[in-house]
Amino acid sequence: MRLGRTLTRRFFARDVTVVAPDLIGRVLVSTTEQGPVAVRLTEVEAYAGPLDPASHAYRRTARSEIMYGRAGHLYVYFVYGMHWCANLVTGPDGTASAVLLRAGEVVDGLPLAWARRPGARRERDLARGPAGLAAVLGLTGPDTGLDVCDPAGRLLVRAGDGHPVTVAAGPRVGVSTAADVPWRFVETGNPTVSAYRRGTRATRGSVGTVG
DNA sequence: CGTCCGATACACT
DNA sequence: GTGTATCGGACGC
Repeated sequence: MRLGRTLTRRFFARDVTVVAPDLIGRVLVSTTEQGPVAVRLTEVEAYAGPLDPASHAYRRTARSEIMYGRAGHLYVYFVYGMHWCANLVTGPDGTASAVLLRAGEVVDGLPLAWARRPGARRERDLARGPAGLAAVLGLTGPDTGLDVCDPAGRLLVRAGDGHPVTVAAGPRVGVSTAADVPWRFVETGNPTVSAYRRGTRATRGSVGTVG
């Protein structure tokens, strides 16, 4: 597929609720010594910094400090004792907001993607769910701080092929607070979108259409 | 398809 | 000490 231009810091510096749906259909390109892997995004979530109880930046700590920095930087965190999840810092400087990269379809580097996901059964599962997506791209904790706006960096975000994308919004997955806000954005009907799982204290919300 | 549940280690209180 | 922005397997429909 056509990858399009590399997205600039200006793209990421907009409000997180604008950036998040605009990331659907964009292509993440990871390049390591092992080779390239490219993933077209189909599912993301917005986390709105200190105003958002579900955000790691709700409190300013050592871990969340990266989110208080410039847009366009990577934040990778460790959860449940075994998984890594990747975020892109967005918004004007200091807003500490970020977009969690939840799912996508592998569009280049399939053999390497399979090697990084030995347990996967089907191709559509390779980057389905935030932990699988981070694994396919080879992203772990030490990658926190990567600047995706540096053309020489190991992770870039490209505009994609320009085909129109239908985006739906609904409640975020797995969060136990602020479960009512519709800040999960998915490509309608795409099979790589992960299953909805409500948080322990969350109640299910409705799904509407955006864009 | 859906629900239930354990694994596992770290950040934070 | 407590809770977690998850996953995959087991099971039932």
